[in-house]
Amino acid sequence: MATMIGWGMQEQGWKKGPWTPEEDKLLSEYVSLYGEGRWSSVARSAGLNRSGKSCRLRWVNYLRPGLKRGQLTPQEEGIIIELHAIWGNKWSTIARYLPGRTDNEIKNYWRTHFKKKGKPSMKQDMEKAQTLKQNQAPKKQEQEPQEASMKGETISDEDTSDDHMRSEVQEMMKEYPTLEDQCFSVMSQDVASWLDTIREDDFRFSLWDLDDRKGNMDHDHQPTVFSCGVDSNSFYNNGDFIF
DNA sequence: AAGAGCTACAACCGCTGCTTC
DNA sequence: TGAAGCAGCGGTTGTAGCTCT
Repeated sequence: MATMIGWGMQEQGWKKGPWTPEEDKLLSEYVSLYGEGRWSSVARSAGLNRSGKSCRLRWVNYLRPGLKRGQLTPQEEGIIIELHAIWGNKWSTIARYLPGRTDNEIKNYWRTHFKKKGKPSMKQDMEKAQTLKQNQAPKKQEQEPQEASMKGETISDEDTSDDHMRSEVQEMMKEYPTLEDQCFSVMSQDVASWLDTIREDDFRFSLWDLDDRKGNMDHDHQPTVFSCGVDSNSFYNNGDFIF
């Protein structure tokens, strides 16, 4: 029995602690050859003395191709704030809308940037998202002094309480029970500002593409390619994106 | 220059839900 | 149908590096 305490120690024979470049290489080579999944067998077959869980985490958060490194952009921050207002701490769900970013990264970012200042209210979430968007799309500001809720309603100062926002979201959840529906709702209300906010490349590989690029659409919550004809923008038509 | 405090990030843990048998 | 195993998720912790005093 090798139960020990602390990183770098072993429990039940598995190594813990920071990964070495050699381990990374072994894992990358194995996954590139045999693909993801069956993590417990990966650990054995790749000659890694790591748990399947650890292998999966290392791959997903660090080794997987296409991961972005470095600071999140203001656009990404805005998306995180807005989606957090909808889904709360559903980091993996939020991460699906930020290609190249992992749930762990987003979770860490949220903790260090927002949580430390005290749990931000939903109102604050929305306000900050709003501010970010307005800063990045100043031309819209004159036309739309303040976007209201995600339902596009005008709300008074009194109505911008957390309770109001929560009930708004709850209503939206009823009305739009699935991820696709919710996103469609948000995007329908706000698509112009999103398009202003998100760079074309980011956009192209974000909301409509995601994991589907790998043909990996086996998750119920996975966003599908929305055939949404948002009239004012007509950014998607017959399978082609129009910008 | 050195120690304290802070920040960012990597990694682990425990739980939950799904799949397989 | 239920038990076991596995994958995924969210919460938490450890640590290295940076900044401040």
